Amino acid sequence: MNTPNDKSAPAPATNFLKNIIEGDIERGTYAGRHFDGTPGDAASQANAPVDVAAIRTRFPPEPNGYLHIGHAKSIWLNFGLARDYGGICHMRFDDTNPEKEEQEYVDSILDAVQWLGYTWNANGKSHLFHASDYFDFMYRAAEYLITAGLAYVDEQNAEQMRANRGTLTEAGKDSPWRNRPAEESLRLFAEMRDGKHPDGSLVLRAKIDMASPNINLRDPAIYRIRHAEHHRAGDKWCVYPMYTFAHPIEDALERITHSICTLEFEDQRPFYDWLLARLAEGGLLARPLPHQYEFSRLNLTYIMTSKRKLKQLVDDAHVTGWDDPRMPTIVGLRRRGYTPEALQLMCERTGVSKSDSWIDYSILEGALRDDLEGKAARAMVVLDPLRLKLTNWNELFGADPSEPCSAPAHPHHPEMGTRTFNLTPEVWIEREDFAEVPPKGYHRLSPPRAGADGAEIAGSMARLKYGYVIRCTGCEKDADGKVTAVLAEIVPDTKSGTPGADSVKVKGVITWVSVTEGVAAEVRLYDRLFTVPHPGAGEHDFLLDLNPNSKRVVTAWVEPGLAQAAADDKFQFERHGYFVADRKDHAPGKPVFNRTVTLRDTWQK
RNA sequence: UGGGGAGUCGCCAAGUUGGUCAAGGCACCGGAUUUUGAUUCCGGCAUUCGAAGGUUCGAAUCCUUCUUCCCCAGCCA
Repeated sequence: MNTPNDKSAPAPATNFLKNIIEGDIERGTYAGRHFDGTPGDAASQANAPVDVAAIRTRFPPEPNGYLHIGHAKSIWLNFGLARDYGGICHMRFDDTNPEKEEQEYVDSILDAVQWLGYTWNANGKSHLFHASDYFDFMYRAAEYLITAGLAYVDEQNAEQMRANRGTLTEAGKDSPWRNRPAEESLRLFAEMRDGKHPDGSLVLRAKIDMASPNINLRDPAIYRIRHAEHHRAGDKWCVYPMYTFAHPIEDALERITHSICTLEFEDQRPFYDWLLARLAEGGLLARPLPHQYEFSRLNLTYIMTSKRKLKQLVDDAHVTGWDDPRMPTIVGLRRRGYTPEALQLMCERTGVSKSDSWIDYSILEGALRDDLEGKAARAMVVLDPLRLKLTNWNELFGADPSEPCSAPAHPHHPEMGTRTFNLTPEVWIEREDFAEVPPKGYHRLSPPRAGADGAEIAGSMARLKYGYVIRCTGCEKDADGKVTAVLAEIVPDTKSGTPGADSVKVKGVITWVSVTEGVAAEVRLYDRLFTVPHPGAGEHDFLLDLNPNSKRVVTAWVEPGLAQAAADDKFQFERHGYFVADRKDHAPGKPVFNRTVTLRDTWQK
């Protein structure tokens, strides 16, 4: 497939995770694991058939907010790796903190993952799981640790714990409760579960090493008391496992092979391994055990993904909501007009590694253009209208008020069909397609004028796309000197699609919409939300970096066919960019379009 | 100053056990086509791999020292 001389075949994208997985598959690290798709402990796995999946990964968000572009990369990675290697990716909610989690977020996350093009269904089974489904097992695992002398109930409060944890350079001090008898911890832990103690009064800690250079190993808290209603478990529990304890167990019960997370969890891995090894020794978990691998999270310039700050943008009405087209949330990007394919393309292009990196926002925009270029239907739209009067209309067409024109829906895909509209004596053109004194290199419309040597320079010619070549003859102005209309003559026999079309060569081709046929539409011209690559960098308020022009709303004239567009339909407005019919506000008869991204523009002004 | 990571072209990123490999993508710069100054198409784009030493016939890949950046002291995830 990929011979040395085959220059057309790009080298297959590889990364350290693929290398690890390929190595594991080659060595059979996970071959012969027993699993039938139902999460469970060692005993329940023992009689299961051999797993049909070569590897298992998982996407494990906490349902405490809306997913953003960074999550998209994790989704792409985990589901993509499973797909590429004959594995299965689990959709799992890490719902171990009832105070922050809500069903609304669960629903929106599920919707986002599906929209991105992935599914947790495989081999006729759903692989949608919840940490809260494992609370019984986790409680049992905690009891086991206590019994084995590997955990204890601590009565220090949070402040005391912090004080005794030590610092980065000094060892911590043992809790006075560290060596209490297992029976006592067991009794206290049961009391915690039974609601006999208030929040924060007791905590279960793993007993490892208060002098460890890795602070995560200084007897981390693994269970805390929270008298709170859980969105799924209701009030069944008032003790909840901590991430550090719950996550490895979730992975093991689901027989995950490659547990992929971001770099900041690297220090957590020793505990991950410690816990699973202890529970496997105790016969609670089946081997082989899952392994954690960390990659560098996606950082994009000109955006900001801090949950707190995004919430502030919404709450203070700097944006219209979590799905505002300027938001970096999946719902926002979707409403902006981004496609799942574009997001995937961006992920593929940026790759996976362990080095901290910043991806320029333009990479995302480029991926969107590359995706839409081949599939978005074209349309002519005038965003900043200036009236153009065709002064010799009557000489050519007499009293006929319209001349039919047709255009391909896509220049390279005739199978996408044709659109039709009429040229009329007056049309709207872009204000910037006319210049009284044209800058150097300008090749759109400009009136006759005197040259440097005094000789007259003729008015310029340009083509009305899909229509005729015209020659500019002048313009009309109001009392303030503002141009109110451009005057031009049609050059006879130059209509697009006719034999004479090429008889006159012009460099400028401008888009237009008939004054009588055009349909008015609300067009929202979005730009970046922030003006700087790193909003709020350093100490200053990120709100100061907000782009005051991130949204501009205009009433545009669109070609008649666009009145039929359905919400979410994507178009390329020729010479302008890619636009989408707004999912919420667009309706037939009341068109509303969002600018997703402009076209690439290499004309240096 | 403890521990854990990372430093390869403007931005990403391959480079597994040292030997014509410094891949590829994006960006950029030329040039060709083009009724979107778009797209497409050709061509160009790191004697050098954070720095300095060392080992070797040979090092981005091994050793030493140095340096920069990121993460960790929640009963968050």
